[in-house]
Amino acid sequence: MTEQNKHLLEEMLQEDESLTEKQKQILVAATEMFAEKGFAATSTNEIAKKAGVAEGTIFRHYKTKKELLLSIVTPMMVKMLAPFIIKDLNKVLDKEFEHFEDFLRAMIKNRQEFLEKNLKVVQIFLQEIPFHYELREQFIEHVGKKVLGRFTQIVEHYQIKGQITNMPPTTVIRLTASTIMGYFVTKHVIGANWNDVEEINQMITFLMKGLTAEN
Amino acid sequence: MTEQNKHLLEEMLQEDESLTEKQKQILVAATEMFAEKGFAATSTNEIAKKAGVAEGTIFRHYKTKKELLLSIVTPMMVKMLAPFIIKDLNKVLDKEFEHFEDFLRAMIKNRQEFLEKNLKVVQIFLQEIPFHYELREQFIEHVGKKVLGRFTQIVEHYQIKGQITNMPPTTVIRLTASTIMGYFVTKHVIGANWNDVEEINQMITFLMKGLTAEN
Amino acid sequence: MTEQNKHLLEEMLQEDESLTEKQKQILVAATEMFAEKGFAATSTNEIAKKAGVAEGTIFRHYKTKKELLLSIVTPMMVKMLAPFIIKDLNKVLDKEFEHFEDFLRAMIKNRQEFLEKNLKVVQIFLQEIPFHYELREQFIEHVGKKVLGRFTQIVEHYQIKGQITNMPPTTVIRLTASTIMGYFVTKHVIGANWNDVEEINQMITFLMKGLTAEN
Amino acid sequence: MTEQNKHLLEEMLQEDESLTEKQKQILVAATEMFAEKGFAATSTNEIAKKAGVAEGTIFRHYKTKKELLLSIVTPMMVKMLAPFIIKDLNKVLDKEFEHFEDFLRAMIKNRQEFLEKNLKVVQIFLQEIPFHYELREQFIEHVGKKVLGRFTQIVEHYQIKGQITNMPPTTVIRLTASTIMGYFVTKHVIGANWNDVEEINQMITFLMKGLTAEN
DNA sequence: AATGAATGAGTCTTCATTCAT
DNA sequence: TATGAATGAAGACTCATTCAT
Repeated sequence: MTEQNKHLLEEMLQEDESLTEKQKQILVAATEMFAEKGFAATSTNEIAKKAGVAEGTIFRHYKTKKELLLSIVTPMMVKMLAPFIIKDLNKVLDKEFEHFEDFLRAMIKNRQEFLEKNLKVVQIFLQEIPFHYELREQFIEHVGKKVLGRFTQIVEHYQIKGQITNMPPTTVIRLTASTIMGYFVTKHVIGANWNDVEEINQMITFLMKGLTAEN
Repeated sequence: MTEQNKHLLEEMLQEDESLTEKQKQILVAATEMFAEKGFAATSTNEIAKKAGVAEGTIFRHYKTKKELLLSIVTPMMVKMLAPFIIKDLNKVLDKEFEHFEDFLRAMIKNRQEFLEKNLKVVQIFLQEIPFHYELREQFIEHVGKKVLGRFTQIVEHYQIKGQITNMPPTTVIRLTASTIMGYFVTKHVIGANWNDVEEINQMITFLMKGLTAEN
Repeated sequence: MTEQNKHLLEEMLQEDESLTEKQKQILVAATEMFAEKGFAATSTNEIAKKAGVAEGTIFRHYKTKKELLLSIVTPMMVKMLAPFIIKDLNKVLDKEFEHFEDFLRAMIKNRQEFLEKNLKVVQIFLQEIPFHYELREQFIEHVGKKVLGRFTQIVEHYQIKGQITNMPPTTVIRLTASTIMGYFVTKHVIGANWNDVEEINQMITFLMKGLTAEN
Repeated sequence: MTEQNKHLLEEMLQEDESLTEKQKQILVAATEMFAEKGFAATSTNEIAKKAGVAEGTIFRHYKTKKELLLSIVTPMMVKMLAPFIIKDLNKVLDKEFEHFEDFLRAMIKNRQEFLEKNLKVVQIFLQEIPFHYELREQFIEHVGKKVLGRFTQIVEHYQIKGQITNMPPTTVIRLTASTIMGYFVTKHVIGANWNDVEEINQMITFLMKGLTAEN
C-alpha cells in the first residue's frame, strides 16, 4: 500500500516544485495516518514524528490541521475528475467507443488505475466527507455539476444510439455507479481470493443486460 | 430526524427497563452528536450538556466513551439482521414469494422501514466502521457469517427455480446489494426531488433484467 | 496475611457489638486496600466493591474517607500501647524480669505477636504517618508522652541495678528500639530464608553487649 | 529546607545541561510537594502553579506523573550509592581506616552530608517505596546486589583483622544500619534539642561494644 | 440501615497552535 | 526554512460525597 501511495506523492513532488523536502514528508505521513486513524483521531504530533519533522514545521506550511487535510484531498479530487472534463471528450467518445460496453470497460479500467494509485487519499476523502462541509462543497462543485453533466451527455449519446434503456440519464448513472463502486468496495474489503477478470466480466454482463434498451 | 430517532430510543427504553431516565437521555444525545460530528470529534462534555446530565454520569453507565459508542451501535446491528436469521425463513420464502421480484420488493420495503427508524445509528455505524475494529468484527461475525449464508440459500433457491442467472450467489448478492445501497445513499443525499415509487420500479426493472437467467 | 488480619477484625467485631455486618466488611476491605495501595491511591469505590457494599454505605458509617482511615488506625495504636500503660507494670517488672535481658526477650516476643496479628494496620500506620498530622499527634500523645515515660522508668530501673550503661535513658531506648525495629523490617522484607531464633539471639547478644554497664 | 534542596537541583542543572530552565523549576517544585504531601496527593496542577509553568509543560518533559517521580528519585539513588561502588574501595579501606571505628565514623559523616543535601528526595523515596514496585526494584538492583556485596567485603575485612564479632556479615550490617538509621530518623523527628556530637559518640560506643569480637 | 444513581470539582493527559531562536 | 519549548484550553475519566428511595 505504501508503495502505491508513493506514486501520488511522487507526482506531487515532481509536478509541484514549490514543495520543500520536509513538506513532502509531512504530506506522506499525514496521508498515511489520516487514512488509518481518521483525521480527528490523528494528532499533529504523530504526523510530525512520522514525518521526521518538528511539529512547528507543519504549521509553517499549513496554517491549520484542516488546511493540511484539504491540501491532501483537494488535488486528488481535481485529478480524479480531470478525464471527464477534458473538452474534446465527445470527440473521443464518438471515435473510440462504438458501443456502450466498450465505454464501460474503458472507464472501469481507468478508474481502477486511478484508485490503485490514490487509494489512501480516496479513502481519506470517503471517510471524512461526512464531517467536513468543505469536502462536500468541493464534491458538489466538481462532481455534481461538471461530471454529472458530462455523463449525462454520454448516456444520452448511447440512448440515442439505441444501445441503452431510456430511463432518465441520472438514474442510469446512479445504477451504473452503484454497481461499479460496489465492485471496488467489495474488492477492497475482500482483498485476496478475488478473480478480477471474472468479476469484471460478470459485472459488465449484469450492467449491459440491466441497461439494455427495451426492444 | 430527531423524530425518527426517538423511535429507536423509545424501543430501547421500553424493552430495556434497566435503563435509567438519565441513561436514556445520554443515549439520545450521544446518538445525535455522533451522527452529526463523528465519534472522535464529539466530546463527552458536549454529550453531557446536550443530555442535561453531569459528565460523571456518563461514565457511571459507560466505562469509556467507546463503550458508549458500541452500546449504541451494537444493538442496532443485531436488530438489523434479525429478520434474516429467523429460523423459518425458508418456509416463508417458499410460500410468500413465488418470484424473485416479489422477494426483492419485500426486502427493499423492509430495509427502508428499518433505515427510516434507525437512520442516525446506521449513519454512525457507516461513519465509524473504518476506525473501530470492534465494529468490523461485529459486522463480519453477524453479517459475514450469518446473513451471507442465508442469502446464499435464497439466491440458490431462485436459481434452481430458473428465475435468475447462474452466476455465483455471492456475486449476485453483491450486485443486488450494491444497487440497493446506491439507491438508499442517493435518496439520502438528494433528499427532496425524489420520486420514490418511480425510482424503486426502475431499480427493480434494472435488477431483474440484469439478473435474468440466460435461457 | 489475610488470615492474620482476620484476627484483628474479628476482635473488633466481637468486642465492639455496635458494628454492623456491613461495617465490618468495609473495615476489612479498607484495611486490605490501604495497606496495599496507600490511602490516597485507594478509592472509596474500590473499597465498596471489595467489601460487597454500596458506596453510600461507607459514608453512612464514616463521614469522610479520612474518618475511615482513622477508625482503622486509632484503635490499633491504643491497643499497641496498652501493655505499657498497665498500672502495675513496675510490680510485674520487679517480679518477673530479674535481668534486662529477660525483659528484652519478653518484649520482643510480645511485640512480635502483636505485629503478626496487626501487620496490615501497622503497615498502614507507618505508610500514612508522614501525610496526616492527626496520626502524628495521636502518636506523640500516646507514645511520646505515655510510653516513653514508662520506658524511661524501666531503663532507669535496670541502670540502678547496674545492669546497663548509664547513657541517658532516651538514648538507650532509641538504640534498643532502632535495633528491634530494624530486625522487624528486615524480617518483613526478606520474608523467607530467615532463621528467627538465631537472629533474635544475635540481636540480643548485640544489644546486651552494646548496652552493658562500663564497670 | 528549601535551602538544602537547592543544592541537589543546582547540581542537576549544572551537570545536566540538557535541562530547560522550566524543567528545573518543575523538578524543584515537584520535589517540594511530593515530600510534603506525598506523590498521590500532589496534583500536577499544583506542581505547575508552584513551578510557574503551564501544566502542559510538565508533560512535554515527563510523559507521566510517575515518570516525573522517578526522574527525581532515580538519580538520587544512583548518587547515594556511588561512594560504595568505587572500584578501589578496598585500597582506600586498608590505607585510610586502620580500625572499624574509624570506618564507621567516616561513613556516618559521609552519609550525614549526603542526607543534608538530599533530605527531601530521600524523604520522597522512603515515603513512596511501599507504593511503587519500580522503586523497590531499583533499590534491590542497586543496594541489594551492589552495596550489600561491598559491605560484606568490608565487614569480612575487619572480622579477619579480629576487630569485630564473627556473626554473619549480613547480620552485622543489619545491626549497624538499623542503629545508624534510627539515629537519623530520631534526629530528623526531634529536630532541635539534639546534641549531635554527643549522640554520635554514644552510638559509636554502643556499636563498637555490641560488635566487639568475643575475646 | 442500605442502596446506587447522580453530581461537579478535580485528575492526569493530549492537543493544535505560537513564537523566540 | 526549520526548530522544539511552551502554552492553555480542552479531553476523557475519577473521585468523594450527597440524597431520594
